Amino acid sequence: MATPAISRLQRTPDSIVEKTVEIDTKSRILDAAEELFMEHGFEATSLRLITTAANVNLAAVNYHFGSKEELFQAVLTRRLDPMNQDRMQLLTAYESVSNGGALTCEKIISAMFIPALKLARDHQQGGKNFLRLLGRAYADPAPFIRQFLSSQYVEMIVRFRAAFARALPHLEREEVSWRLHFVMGALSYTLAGTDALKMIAQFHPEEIDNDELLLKRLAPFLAAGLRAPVQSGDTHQWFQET
Amino acid sequence: MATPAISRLQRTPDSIVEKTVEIDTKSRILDAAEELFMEHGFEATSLRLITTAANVNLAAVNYHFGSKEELFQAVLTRRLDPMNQDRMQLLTAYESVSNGGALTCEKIISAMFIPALKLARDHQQGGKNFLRLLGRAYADPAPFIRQFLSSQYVEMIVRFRAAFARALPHLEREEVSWRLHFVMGALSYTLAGTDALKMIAQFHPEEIDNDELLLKRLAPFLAAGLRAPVQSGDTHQWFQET
DNA sequence: GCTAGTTTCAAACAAGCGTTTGATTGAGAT
DNA sequence: ATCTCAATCAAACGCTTGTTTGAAACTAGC
Repeated sequence: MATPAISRLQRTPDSIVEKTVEIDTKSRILDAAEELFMEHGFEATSLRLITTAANVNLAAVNYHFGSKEELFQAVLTRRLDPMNQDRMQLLTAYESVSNGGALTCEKIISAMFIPALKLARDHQQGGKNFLRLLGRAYADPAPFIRQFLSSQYVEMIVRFRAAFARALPHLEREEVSWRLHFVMGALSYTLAGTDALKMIAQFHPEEIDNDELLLKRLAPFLAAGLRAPVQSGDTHQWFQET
Repeated sequence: MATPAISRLQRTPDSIVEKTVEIDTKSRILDAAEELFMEHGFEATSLRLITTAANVNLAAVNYHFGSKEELFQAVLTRRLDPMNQDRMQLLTAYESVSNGGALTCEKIISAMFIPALKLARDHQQGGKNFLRLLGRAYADPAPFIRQFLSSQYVEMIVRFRAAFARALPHLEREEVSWRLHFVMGALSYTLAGTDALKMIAQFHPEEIDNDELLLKRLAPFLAAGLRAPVQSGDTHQWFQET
């Protein structure tokens, strides 16, 4: 009757850790799932596709993770949680250097971007896959994805909003929230790498997959946007025809 | 054997057009599909869900549209094509007024935003649904969606990239392409309305669903980003720790 | 060698999927 | 009244989905 245990204890072979090409079943599933979820999305990726690519039995997913949804969450947390931890740590480091003075927008953006860049570089293939997957999860309508992401981001967002509010004292608190929202949207959208529209834009081929160059173009764009003057209220300079 | 005709001729009742509450089966399907695709995404929305909501027979989708994919494309074109047509028309109008002089970034952005705003307002519920659906389709990995979208956008993008290039003569052509890419990303991402992260940002409740106010905040942000100075090449002001 | 516990495996499960079929309806044309 | 053809319908098709099952294999500890 009861669920198949999912015991997290699993006595590890504490004698000699196998460092050979043999990889843990759980990790093999996570790696395959990361790539396939990125490629086809959550709904369109079947467990049979994942387990075949990972060379494990079909039932292994439900045994180790409980369900397809929990597998998806595990794929996300594995890298998202450390990345957001890095971001906050970096922000704290910058702040302690600045001796109580407000940081520049560039510095704060750096604290957001550098951990993402590290991910794109370190695990040379897997990391980039993950960033694309994350960008797509951002736009996924599935409720369990949305509430999972917001719970993962809430702490980081509070910290960075406070930092931006100090860097941009002339802006109302609400305007700061919106602009942070825009920044995170542009970042996730850009990292998601919607190839179709990129082809339209006829970029140089060597740039199209170079996340570093990409973020170097995006960061100044966003910094300037953050510093933009506030809209003069009632004059309706924008959005009237003729 | 052969496919069930899908004849587009369908003799319309040319005598007296029924203007009562009776709506065309095709339109009922499109309306229901628009809302449900927006809510659950393409893969997670079944034809049975759509046809039940539309109060039509299950086979009606395959009869009128041919397949689920073609239905999705029909949902998109119905409003996307006129919107992009409006955008280009508006841009042309602005340009003819300016007597050959380059437009400001604000004007060009207006030409992109106003048709989207009209959609959000006119069909008070359906239009907003559509914008959210569009934002999500932007991030969908399904190949048929990606290539459909790029074919729908290619003409508009060429026109607007040329306009931005004239407005920003100090930027290289490639930089302009990237910034247009960022603008379209921010726009679609913002209109997609990722509710989860909005809740985090603790906005005023009356603003959260007011697309007009939303775009009034986004437009100055993007205009400032477009005008940002180019990154000084090798100095690596960005993205190095400490 | 026995035992206990974790992990793997092939097989099956019920449910849902997109699509097709063939009959039935209903309105306009001859 | 008859013919025609687009439109609707209930039913079924073949297939895939996520999950469950119970036995087998494997790995320590004693």
